[in-house]
This record gives sequence, structure tokens and C-alpha cells, in this order.
Amino acid sequence: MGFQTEMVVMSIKEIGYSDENALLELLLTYKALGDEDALGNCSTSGCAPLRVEHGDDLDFESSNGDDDASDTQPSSGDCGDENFIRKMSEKDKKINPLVHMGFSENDANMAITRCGMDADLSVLVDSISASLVARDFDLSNHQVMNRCSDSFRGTKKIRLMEDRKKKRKRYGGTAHGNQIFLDGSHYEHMPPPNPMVGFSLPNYSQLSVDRKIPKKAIGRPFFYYENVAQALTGVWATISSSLYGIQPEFVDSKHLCAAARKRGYIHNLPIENRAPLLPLPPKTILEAFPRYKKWWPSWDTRTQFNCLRTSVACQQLTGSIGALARTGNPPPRNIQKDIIKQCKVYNLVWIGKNKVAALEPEEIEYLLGFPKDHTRGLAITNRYKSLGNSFQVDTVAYHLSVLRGMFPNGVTVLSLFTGIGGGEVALHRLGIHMRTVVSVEIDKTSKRIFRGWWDQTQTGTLIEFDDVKSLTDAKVASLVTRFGGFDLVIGGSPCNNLAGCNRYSRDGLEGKESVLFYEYPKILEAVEDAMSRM
DNA sequence: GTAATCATGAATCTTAAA
DNA sequence: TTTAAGATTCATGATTAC
Repeated sequence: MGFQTEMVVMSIKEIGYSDENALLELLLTYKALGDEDALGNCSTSGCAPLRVEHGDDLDFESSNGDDDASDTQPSSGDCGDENFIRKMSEKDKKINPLVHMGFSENDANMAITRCGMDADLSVLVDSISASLVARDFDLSNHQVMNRCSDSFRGTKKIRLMEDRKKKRKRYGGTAHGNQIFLDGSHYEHMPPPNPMVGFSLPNYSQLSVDRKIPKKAIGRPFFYYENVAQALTGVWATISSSLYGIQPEFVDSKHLCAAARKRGYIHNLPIENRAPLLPLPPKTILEAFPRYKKWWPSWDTRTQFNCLRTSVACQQLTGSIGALARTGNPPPRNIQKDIIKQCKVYNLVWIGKNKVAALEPEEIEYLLGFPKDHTRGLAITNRYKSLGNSFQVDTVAYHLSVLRGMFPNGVTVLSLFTGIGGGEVALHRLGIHMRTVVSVEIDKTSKRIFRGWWDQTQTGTLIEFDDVKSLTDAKVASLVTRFGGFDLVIGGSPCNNLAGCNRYSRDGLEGKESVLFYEYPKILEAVEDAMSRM
């Protein structure tokens, strides 16, 4: 194994992709393909900083020599591998008929890499066709991820196939993703790393990350997309393939604050020299809320909250838990277990002797990194809902912190699905001036909260749109011209149809609300096109 | 009409045990 | 290594209260 190949495998393993054999197979395939895609290499060890010129016109370019794709290639020391030769021979047999059908050799190669050597010809044709109608993506990373899961064997693979069958049945085979990838490659598994620590965390040693960003996606406009980490199988592969195949950064905010929040982030931001918001937020329940220590029973061993969601426990439940807690001092073990289980599900706190309650909205604001009373003025159910749908500010700010040095004169932001402004609060707390924010948010109560915060804290320009669908290419181009382009396109699209706690309509990316995801890459592309013409 | 309340599993991941 | 059990999850719709 060449040194560089080994390094890549180790790097990917460290961030959670554990099938070394699959990776080796992939790298051999890469070698065979010659990997004509010019990959931008943004590894932690090899990424030079982006050059930024400030002035009337901003010009960004990579200076890390990414025109030379050989930096990312495996060494040539494995050419004699018999297995490799055999694979290439088999591959040629697959490629030839496809080339005769009029597809390019490269497209055929890519399809085989995506679908696997055993895929039927019809499946390969479908895959190539899908690729051609899709955007001009660099799918290199997507291949890496898919190939990792292609290596599933035995029962796991059978289970995966069964899952796919279930989904096809459930979605009727008409889902957005299904229509494009009939080979099912979008349903490939993309397991989040364990522990879910992303590419780096404050006060932790930097992980070794081999992160590739296609050349087209390097630099301005920077983009930052967010959604729930534990979506249905295949969702993140689809999201990733729609965003240049960039590998998601999965982070559980429990590593930065006192509440879990497992989210995936796809972005083209540099990952070196990140800095957290200070002061660092408390990471345990009792550090965050010391007043509860007086009533917290020793047998309730929780130290952190689970995910803060859009609804909270009803009074009947908290009342019945109190009754259970009074069954003994302490209550019997089995009762303790039941109580803790409910407390975990609903994030209950001990506010008195044998008395539990749901967190107050201002406590959730605090845990999520928002200013006190950020959502005050809304009905309480709307406060819970809007907060449950928002970013964890410290987490997002940590990722966005790299913008501070790049844009000392402030940023122009296109904010999609703004909500109550988690991204903007993060930028503000980082001390990054927002010259202009074009905000798109359809919910009136969230808009009210965001507008109120903006008026109190900001001096820049706020432009508001209601519906992402109203943002046509022409309108985007007009905004780009008016504001000199965007420095950051940020947003997390609706998770309603992805979230695990949705019992009624967890329909995936083609669900009623979550389908709006597709507006994000569409608008991002419109921004990039308009900016390329500037 | 609006807001509050409450009951409603399953997909997926993690951990423990065989 | 495989299997089983446990744990977690940016929610939704029907009903009730105001």
C-alpha cells in the first residue's frame, strides 16, 4: 500500500468510515480511472489559505495548486496487483457496450464505480442518464462514500436491500431521488461518525481529515447547509450529491453545550483556524442550571439534555412522574428507571421535591446560544416550535468563525430558511458585521422574531422574501448585481419529513416540506452563475 | 379563529450480550 | 462477529380551551 493511499484510508477511518477494504478497492478504481476530475484538496495538512482581495470587486482563487490533481492520487506503486488487473478486465467488458451506445468512456467508468461491477447494463445506462441530467457535479467524494457502503456483506447487505424495498414500496417509486437514480445508489448508507465530532471541536486536538472540495466549489460564495443527521437512509447521500459531493460534517452539539443536537453540515468553508464563541457554554445540565441541583435526585444520572425539539411534555405526564417519584425515598429501582426514561425523552428537570417540569423557552434559548428573550412575544407553543427548529448557535458559530479573518469589512449573506436567525446570531456573536442579509423565511412569527432582533442589533440592510420558490434565477441575478455577489449562502431546509420523531409523514426529501431542500442547490447554483458573470 | 394540550410509532443508531 | 435489546429523535393531528 502506497504511503499516500494508506494515509487516505487512515484519515477516512478516523472520521468514521471503517471499511478499509472498500476504500482500498475504491482507491484502485480511482487509479484506473485516472481521476480526471480536478479535485481541490482541502486537507488539514495540505490546504493553503485562500487568497482574498478586498475592494470593489472580490476575487478569490485557490492557491493550493489544486490544478494538479496528482496530489490526491494514490501512488503508482500498486500497478502489479493481480486483483487490480482482473478488476480492470472485468470493467472493460462493462465499458465497451456502453461506449458503443454513445456514452463517453469516462461516464461509463463513473457509472460502474457508482453502481458496482455487478450492476446490470440497464442500471448503468440509467445511472449515466441520471448523471447527465443532473448538474455538472464533481461526484468524487460521493463515490468515496457510496463505495464505502458498497462493501456491506452478508446480513447487513440483505438488511439494506430489504430497507430499500420497504422504501420503494413506501414512496411508491416516484420519489424525487428514485427518479434520478434508478440503480438505488442514492439509498446508500452514509453512517455518521461515532463519536459525532465533525472535523474538529474547540479544545480538542485536530482530527486528521482528508477533505476534498471540487475546484468549482472552492471559495466565494461560501455556503453552509444544515439538516438533521439521523435522516432516513440515503438522504445525506442525495444532499451531498446535490452539493458537489462534499462530505457532510456530522456534529452532535453535546460536545459544545449541555444539549444533544445531531446535525449534518455541508459547507465549503476552510476548517483550519476555527475559534469557538467565548465564553464556552456550560456542558452539563447542572452547570447550565445550578438551581436545580437542590432537587436533582442522585439516582437521576443525566448530565446532558437530549435533543431540544419543537414540543414539550404535557402537564399530565409531569404530574404522573411526580407521583411515581413519591412512591419511595428513593423510589424502587424499576420506578426510577421508568422516570429517567421519560425525563430523557422529554428533557424534564427537577424543579422541586419530587417535581419535574419541561424546560422554559428562555432556558432553551440559553442552551441553543440565543440571547435571552430572543423569542419572547410569541405564544409559548410557537416559541418552543421556532427554537426546536433552529441552529445551535455555538456549533454553527464555530464553523463560521473562519469567515472573521477573511471578511474584516463584513459579509453579504443570502440566508435561506432563516427561521429565527440562528446563522445571523452566530455571525453577530462572532463579531462579523453583516453589511446585507437577504433573508428568505415563510413563517410570519419567525420573521417577526428575526426582524425584531435585526432592528435591535444590526446596522446593515435586511431584505426579506417569503418563499424560496419565489427566488427565481433572474431575481437571484438581480440581487447578485445589486450587492456585488454574496459572501455566504446559509440555511437549513425543513426537516419535518426527515426527523425521527415525525410519526405521520417521515417521507424523506420528497416529503411535503423537506422537498424544499432542492431549492437550496438550485439557488446556490444561480448565485454562482450570476457571480461568475460579474 | 387561535392557542394549548395530549396521544400517537418507527427508523436508525448504540450498546450489551451471546 | 453477530444478534438482541435499549436509546434517541429540528413532529403531527385531533381535540379541547379560550
